[in-house]
Amino acid sequence: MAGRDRTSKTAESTDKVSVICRALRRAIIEQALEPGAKLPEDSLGERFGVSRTIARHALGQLAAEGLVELRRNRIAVVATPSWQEARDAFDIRIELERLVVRQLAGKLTKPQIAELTAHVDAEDRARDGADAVSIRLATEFHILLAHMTSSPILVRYVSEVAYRCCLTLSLYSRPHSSECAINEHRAIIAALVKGDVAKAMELMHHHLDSVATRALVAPSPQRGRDLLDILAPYADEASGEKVVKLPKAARR
Amino acid sequence: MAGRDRTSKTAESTDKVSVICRALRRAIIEQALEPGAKLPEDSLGERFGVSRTIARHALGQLAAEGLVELRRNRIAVVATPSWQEARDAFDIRIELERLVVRQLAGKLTKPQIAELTAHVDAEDRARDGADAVSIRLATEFHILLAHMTSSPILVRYVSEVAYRCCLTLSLYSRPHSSECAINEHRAIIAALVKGDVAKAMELMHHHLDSVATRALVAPSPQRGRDLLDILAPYADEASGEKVVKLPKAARR
DNA sequence: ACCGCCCGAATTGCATGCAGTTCTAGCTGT
DNA sequence: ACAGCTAGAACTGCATGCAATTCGGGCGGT
Repeated sequence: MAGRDRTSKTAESTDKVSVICRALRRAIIEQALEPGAKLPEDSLGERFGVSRTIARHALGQLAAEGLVELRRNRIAVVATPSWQEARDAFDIRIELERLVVRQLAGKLTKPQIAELTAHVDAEDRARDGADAVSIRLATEFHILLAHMTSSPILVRYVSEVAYRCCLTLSLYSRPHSSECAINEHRAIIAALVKGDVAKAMELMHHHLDSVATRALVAPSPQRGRDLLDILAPYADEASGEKVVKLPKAARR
Repeated sequence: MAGRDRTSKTAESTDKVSVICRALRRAIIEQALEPGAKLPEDSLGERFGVSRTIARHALGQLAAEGLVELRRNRIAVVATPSWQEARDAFDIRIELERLVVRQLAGKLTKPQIAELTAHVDAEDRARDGADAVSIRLATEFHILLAHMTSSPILVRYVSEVAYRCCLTLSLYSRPHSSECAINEHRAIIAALVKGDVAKAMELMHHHLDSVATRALVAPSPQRGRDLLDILAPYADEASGEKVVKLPKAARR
């Protein structure tokens, strides 16, 4: 892994803050924290053994990345992107990752190739395991690729948008997600190694596009937008039974 | 203005924090704050009439956007992107803004067209004024365009990367910057109105590329570069280590 | 003069405290 | 029983205080 630099890359890593950021990011993309989940500063602080100040700062960072929604005087929640936002995120991601493979084609070093194939092997191995893990690994493959451009900016944007896509996947996709995706990863590596720029870009484009269209199913009759629409079908049941609250108090 | 969204999107606007962010952003892109300028928390807090906590939070946000560099236990400074980072930023920007015009071509409403032309007129008027102002206006034209996609994510990324480019312009460009750029803006609007997607994308691409190549002059020589960066490669020898790091240099 | 060394000032890292806002649950009136 | 109301809990917004670290300049050695 490349987490060993003296100057930790992107933006800032005030240590405690960035530790919390990483933990939350991971929890979010592994769907341990679902979209809409509440993130009170105190609870976070308590969990991570820091004060609210730090937890707050971390939330601010994650909000800047679009993973968390921050409304004034309200509890922060895991972001709940609209369907349209999800589609936009994928569109952006496609362009960014085309750029990645364009820069990378034919320029991978041997150790890099080894690292990539090792990662894909890991993806294969995790296939039977938890769904969340395989999603995370699939995402990390793309981020790993971005890292190899050694362009900090590109890394940052690809990471961010990939995480966002991950988030939307947990909202709009069906259970099964990345079956043949792993093979597509291999195909991309092959094209990169061969130095076939056009092919690599096309493969990446198709790969992401297929993931997007497979995941983001219906544009819906009327622009499936807010969670109000999503909750509509459940409204009937809800009227008959109490709304289940999060066991937040159960913590202590 | 085009304040169409109910909630002022983009990450968070905790008021005080975002006010400071906006102020600093503007100061940075207008070059009132040059790259490398120190930004002590207390001073900021005093200037804006808030506590360090808030100033700190603002710096965190700006760092997340890449406008500020935050090193642990050290005074925050305005970011000083390397030449390569500048070039990378422009590459990303090109792809993002191509996406913008692709989405916008033929879909502009009359008031939007009016707003755009009004903005370009303002650019024209500011031509004789301060250089900083015309740079800011030029940048804001692109952001305005992004806004019209009404895709919050796209807005965010285009804004960020445009600001970063602005920043690099102040580092590596010569005094005169955007002469015919204004006409190029007009041409882009025309293509968008006509609905000529390919033309608009091509114009935008060329526009940004020419700005980049005109601005980012020297591929190798060190202009505003840090002495430390320049000496970095020699440091390895000095420390007694072997010089075995080819991959880094291989990138460019 | 030039180098490293050391100590005080400046500055950050973080926790805590208080005030203001929102949320929740219990209570009252009809 | 139920809608509306209200008080208290929960939570955020922000400032301040203290410990740890870095910065900057004077001092002695060579």
